[in-house]
Amino acid sequence: VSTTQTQFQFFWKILNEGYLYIDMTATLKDVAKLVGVHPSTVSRVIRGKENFDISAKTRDKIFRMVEKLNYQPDPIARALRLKKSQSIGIIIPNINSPYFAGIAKTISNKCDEIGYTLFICDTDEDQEKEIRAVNDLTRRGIDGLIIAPVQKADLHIRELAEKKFPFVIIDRKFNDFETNTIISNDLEVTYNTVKYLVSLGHKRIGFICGKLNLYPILRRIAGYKNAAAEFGLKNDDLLIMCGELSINSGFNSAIKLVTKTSPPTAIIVSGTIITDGVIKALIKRNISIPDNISLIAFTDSDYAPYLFQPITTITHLVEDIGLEALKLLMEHINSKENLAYSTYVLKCEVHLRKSIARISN
Amino acid sequence: VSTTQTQFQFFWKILNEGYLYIDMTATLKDVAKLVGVHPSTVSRVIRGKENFDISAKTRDKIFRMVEKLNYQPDPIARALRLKKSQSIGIIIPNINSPYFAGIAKTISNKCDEIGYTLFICDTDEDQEKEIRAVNDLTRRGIDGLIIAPVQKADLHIRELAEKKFPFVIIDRKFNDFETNTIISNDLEVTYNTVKYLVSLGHKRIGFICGKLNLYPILRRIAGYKNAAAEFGLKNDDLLIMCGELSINSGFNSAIKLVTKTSPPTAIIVSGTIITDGVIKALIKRNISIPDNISLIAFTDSDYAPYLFQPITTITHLVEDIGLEALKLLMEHINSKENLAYSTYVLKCEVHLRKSIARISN
DNA sequence: CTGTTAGCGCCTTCAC
DNA sequence: GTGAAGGCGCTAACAG
Repeated sequence: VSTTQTQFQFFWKILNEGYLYIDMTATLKDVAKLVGVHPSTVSRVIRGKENFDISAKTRDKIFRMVEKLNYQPDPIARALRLKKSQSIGIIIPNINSPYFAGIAKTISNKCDEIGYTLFICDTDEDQEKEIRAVNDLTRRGIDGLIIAPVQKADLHIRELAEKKFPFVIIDRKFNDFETNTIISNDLEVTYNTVKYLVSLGHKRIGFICGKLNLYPILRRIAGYKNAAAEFGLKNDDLLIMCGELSINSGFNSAIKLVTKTSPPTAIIVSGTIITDGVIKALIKRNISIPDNISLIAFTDSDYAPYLFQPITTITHLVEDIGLEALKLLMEHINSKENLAYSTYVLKCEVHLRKSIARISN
Repeated sequence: VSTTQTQFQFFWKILNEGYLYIDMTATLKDVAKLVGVHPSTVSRVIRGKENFDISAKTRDKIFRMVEKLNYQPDPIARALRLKKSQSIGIIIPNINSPYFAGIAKTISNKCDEIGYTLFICDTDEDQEKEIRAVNDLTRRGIDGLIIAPVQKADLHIRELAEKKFPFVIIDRKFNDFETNTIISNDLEVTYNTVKYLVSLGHKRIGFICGKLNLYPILRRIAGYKNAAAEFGLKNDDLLIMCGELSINSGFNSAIKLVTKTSPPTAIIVSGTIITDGVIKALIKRNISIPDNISLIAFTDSDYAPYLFQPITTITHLVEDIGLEALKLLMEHINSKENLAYSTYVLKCEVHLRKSIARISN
């Protein structure tokens, strides 16, 4: 007596008794036997394509039995057969960041709407974990992938491209090969920020960030440097402080900056956690915002207005990024031909608050 | 010519030419044919159990070929066969909360260490999504589940228990059936907080929270009410404000409280986002902390010290919660017998900052 | 219109 | 020590 037969007999018994044990998972075979048709017929009815031409009578019988047994197709068996799973993955470097969490949440909600399962993976800014996650998810049969990659390696991404696996890159643009890409205008917005600060009279402008493993940060620094060069700011390199992704790192960077013999009159901070550290340092040193120093921060967190001094922030269109990424991914998943890759550049938003002052020379 | 044969021939060709196309995924069959053994032999070697007794010679040949072809067992086929997948899921109501994100991150890192894949699902505090997520994940063959459930329904959880599926509940204790459970001492810590405020002379203490769909919040309210009853606080019910999980909701709740004819002299706030809203309201009304009102907040975010007034906070042992949950889950996944369920109660931490003042009567 | 057959890639008896 | 056979649950060609 095989397992399946036992299972079937169990169903049979309970059906005769009028009970229905909905938790026991029925298979195609079970449904087929109880209805008295071949499993493939049930399969056809389940999939419900028009051109299968099943008679209304048997179709109805099958549907009723499907409902009775609470039959649901086994996604694993289906994935093994079809190499399709109605699921996608997103790999982000830090689930604790409101930016990445917001993107993941947006995509998660939309996936739920369209009947896809989303698997979220956090790589903790670790390149090795990212590679493992890509490998693991693809081997587990996801249909597509959204990745916000960390900086160093790109071989695993390149492989995805070579295999024509559908994927979308968030927050990073590769130079030497094409991908679907969603980025923000970090360079431009940073450039404009410096320009704005210069227009207020600032000549020494600091820049504090975490690790250099994320593309947007490099772009911000590029924007900063472009502006510095154009507007003749001196010592710009010495005013750029990079460290780790931690409060302490932000704290230390800020302390170093403000204890210089010629400290900056304004600081641009990159990242939520770093901002916490910078503010901690300013409080500690009794440096008031914006009287003693102007501050503007890249952060997508909600609390910036309620800090001990409301901070002017640069934020991302988090929801749009998520939606665009998913839309693009779905187009590539659903297209048979080799769809051309696309790149979207979304704008950052600046929220002016009273953390920036004019400098009187 | 079947697909598999073609694939094999391709390998054969490239191997003869000395090339190795590592991206093409090899199967057991491929390895077997190239080595000249039966697939089942390869399978045995791969799984590497002692009692298989494969000769060292063939084992070595197989290992070499496995490496050469970069063979990795297909997790989907394996899952179909074994009903085991070396993966687990975590379902959380809000990935945007530092509390849940922190738990997920801790578990994610640990899973990576022990060779399990973690799938994170965000339900957006939506009961229906939670049910779908539970169903979806289990059907996709995860070996175990960690859930921080929202409040209303519990049938889907009960089903897991009845099926003896390994799972751990975070942040909720069911009354009428047993589960593995990790909770914090929210009731006690809230009780003690009120007691502390009373000891400082406070007699009207407000409580502001988001939705009532999370167990810890109900426990906090219970602790609040216990203390209110014990210490003879009046009108406690009228000082409890619940709403939505949004800044606006916190804002409105706070405005309502402080514009009462007898406003509270202290407020306990539950949740990060709600706290943002409350502080926004206090700023708007020019109510200073702690001179005009004392504030203490449940939040696991990092920024509380840097708010316009540093806030006394109650935080969770986020890392411990994650690690305990995973450890417990793994014990249940790996045990053959019916392991007894466990419940762990972890303590909250109170971080005193200058947001609380003594009341002079 | 529906049944039969043949796998997807793997593991697990049962043989020899 | 290893091979052969069967099947996890499903779908896709091919019949009829």
